[in-house]
Order: sequence, then C-alpha cells, then structure tokens
Amino acid sequence: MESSIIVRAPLHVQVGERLRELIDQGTLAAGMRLNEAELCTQLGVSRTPLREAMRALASEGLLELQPNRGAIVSIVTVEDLTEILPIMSVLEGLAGRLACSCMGDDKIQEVREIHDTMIGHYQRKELSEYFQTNRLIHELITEGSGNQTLMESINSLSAKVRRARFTTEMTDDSWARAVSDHEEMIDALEKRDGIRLEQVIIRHVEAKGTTILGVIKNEYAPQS
Amino acid sequence: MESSIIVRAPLHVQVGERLRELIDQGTLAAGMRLNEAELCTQLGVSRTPLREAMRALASEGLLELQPNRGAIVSIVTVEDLTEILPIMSVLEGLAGRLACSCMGDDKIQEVREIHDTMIGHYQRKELSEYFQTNRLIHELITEGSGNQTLMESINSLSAKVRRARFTTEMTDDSWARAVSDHEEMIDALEKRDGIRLEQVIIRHVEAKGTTILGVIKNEYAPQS
DNA sequence: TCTCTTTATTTTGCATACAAAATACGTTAT
DNA sequence: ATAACGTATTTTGTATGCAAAATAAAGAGA
Repeated sequence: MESSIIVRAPLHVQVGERLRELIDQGTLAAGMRLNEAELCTQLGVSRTPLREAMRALASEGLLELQPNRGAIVSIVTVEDLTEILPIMSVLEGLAGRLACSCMGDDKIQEVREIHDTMIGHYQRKELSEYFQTNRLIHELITEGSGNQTLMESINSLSAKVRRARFTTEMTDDSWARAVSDHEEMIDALEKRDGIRLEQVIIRHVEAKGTTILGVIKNEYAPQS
Repeated sequence: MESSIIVRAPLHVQVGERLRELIDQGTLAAGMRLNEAELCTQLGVSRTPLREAMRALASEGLLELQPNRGAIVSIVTVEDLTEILPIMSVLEGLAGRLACSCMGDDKIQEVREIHDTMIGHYQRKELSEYFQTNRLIHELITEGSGNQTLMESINSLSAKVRRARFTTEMTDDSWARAVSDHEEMIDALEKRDGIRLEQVIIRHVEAKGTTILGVIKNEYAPQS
C-alpha cells in the first residue's frame, strides 16, 4: 500500500502551465513568434504535447494560431481593452451582488482587514502595496460570489488586462476617488447590500477602465 | 496563375468543428466517453489532429478530459445553469446597453420587424417559431453591441444553456410576461435608451432563468 | 459464492518520421 | 540595380509506432 503516490500531471498540462508562466512574466513577449522545435528543446518535450498545450492556450486567447505559419503570443490591443473593461465592470458587479448573499461573516471580516491595510498604504502613498491589496480585495469578492463560472470568466479577462502592461500612474484625484469607492464597497458588503455594492463596483471598475485607457493613449502619444 | 485556390482549413480545425456539431446535435451525448480510435476511423483522420481538436474543445468546456482515462462530453448540471444564468443576464444586459449606442437605424428596424413577426407567432401560439425568432432577436442585439469579446462570451455560455436540453413549456402567464418584456425591449432600443434596455433585459433573462430552473427541477421530480 | 490477485487487452500519452506548406536565398533576366 | 523566377531550407501538419497507464478478464484462495 503506497501512501504517497505522486501522480504527476500529463505533460501537455505541465507544458501549458509553463507557457502560461512564460507569457505572464513576459519572457514570451506579445507578438513573438513561437518556434515549435525551439520551444521543444527548451522545455525538453516533443512536439506533440507542446502542440496540444498550444491549442489549449490558443482557445483561451493567449496565443493566436496562424494556419501553416505557427503561433504568436496574442497582442492585447487598445480595442481589446475597450471591449474587455465594460465586461469586467458588470461581471465584477455581479460578483459583488452575489457575494453579499454568499460570503460568510468571517470572510467579510477578512476583506475588511485587507481594506484597512490598503487604506494605510494609500495614506503612506505606497503605490505598489496599494495595488496588491486592492487586487486582493477584488479577488476575494470574486471568490465570495460562490460562482465558479463567474470566477473563471473574470480571471480570464483580468489576465488579459494585466498582460497589457501599461504604466499605471494615478493622479491624486483619481486615486482619492478610487479609495472612496472602496470605502463605499466595504460598507455595502458589511451591510450585505448587494444592489448597492453592485452599483458601486460597476462605477468603480468603469472609472478604473477610463483611467487605464487614458494612460494607454498617452503612452501612444506621450509628447502631446 | 491559379485563380481559385481552395485553402482548406487545417484538419484539426475541421475535426473540431465536426465534433462541435456532433455534440450540439446530440449524437455525442452528454456524459458519453469518446474513444479516440473509434472517432478516428469514423472521421477518417489520425489521432494527432483529433487529439489537438479535443484539447481545444476541452478548454472551451465542451469536453472534460480525464488524465489517462480519455474524454467525456461534459455534462451541464443544474448547478452549472444556476451559475451561468445570472452571468448571461448581466452580459446580455450590457450588450443591450451598448447596442443602443452602436446599432444602425437599419439594424434596429430589422429587429423591429423580427419582433413583430415574433408577436405574430405568439398570438398564434406557434411555440417553436416563437423561440426561433426570440433567439434571433437576442442574437441581433448581442451582435449590435459591436463588442466581439462580449459576443463570444455570451455565445459560449448560451451554447451551454442550450446543451442542457430541457423541455421548455411556458405557462400562459410567463409567456405573456416574456412578450411584454420584449415589447419594452424593442421600445427602449428604438428610443436608444441604453440604461432602460439594460434593466429590462436583465430582468427578462433572470425571469427566463427562473423558468428554466423551475422546469428542470420538475423534470427531476415530475411526480410532485 | 465472493473477493482478491494476477494476467491480458484496451486505451491513452508521448516521441518520431514523413509530407506539405511557407520562407529564405540565390540566380537570372531586364 | 531591381524584379522575378526557381531552388533550398526551414517550419508546420499529419500519421504511425512504442511505452505506460487503466480497464477488463481470468483464476486462485477463502
């Protein structure tokens, strides 16, 4: 009787995860062509599992397959973001509404603590830490919806937004507004006011989207 | 100089489409195990393109891959529908809101015509034709959003709902309500009142969801 | 008769080999 | 020098073969 059998995941799954990492961390940059043979030697696998993994990533939108011409790391365009952000908005809103019914008191308490931590980072102008805790809050609320499908949808879209890699520098004004949104969010969550939380999140994410798109346009034309 | 070169799609793509059809039409029933060798002879291809196609379908959620144990046609459970329907609701709502800004007058006119046709089917109690035109309206509005990502999300979820294959028999009451919702929808669309259209669609789809889930529960316990 | 073990068969996972398409390169002609 | 053609090389697409895992089957012991 073996007690610790390590059932290692199929190769193509491992390869898929590895590719995801490489894309996420930018080693495989957007627009880059993927050479199968090259990747094979690099990952130490044959073409079959690599290709299977690539199909999977392609149908998730991370890769773009060009018939007889290989695959490139898909590029997240401004147009893509313009499409994605409104969707994120209503989906995260829905997650918030559901979370108000589904989350346990302890989980809400947890969000409250992270929220307070985030406020501290805001007051000390610790941008990076602020973003990290901010993201954590959104993730906890998404999880809190208790809706697996919704989580997956949001995560998939969220990954694309992150891959866009814009330099997010907020103005004092938009930052203050974001924080005030979050104050209202945690309040609505603690009162389990789903409708209100949904509205606040929708507004909040829409504003965030506007900021992002604004920043990106500036990057395209920074001299203006 | 060849003028009509038919660039036939890669095999694995063709296979993927064929599998999708087979699953959609129920030839490959939910829960059914897929034998690679069997499918290969049946489709006249080797295992490699078949397997690649299967990975792709799996990451779209149509198949479920069990390591070393093959693939089964994924089963859409009541829990899945319970998760999916609220998402459909807000996504279709968003599509409606966007459609009010994006659709051309001619397209709206087209929806109006189909709407009137649908009302005719309702009055003559032509259930099947009613559903068909109903679905067409929802699809046109989704398209009308001009948001490709949103369309894909909705279509993907919508496909799962359809695969659940419940017997949709509406009561006179819920049918009347659905029609009245549609009257309000076409009105809001023609007035390009995005906010109102969004609200109506959300309510409408939620109600449809309630009906569906109700019906399914009855099927599970029909004697009650 | 039932259960557990052992063996045989099927089925999946991976690697390799071959074919076809696309790209790169060099040559020739204008 | 440039453009166009043809060849060589690279790269992708598909098929097949072998190994490992899972399932089915058969047999031995209780």
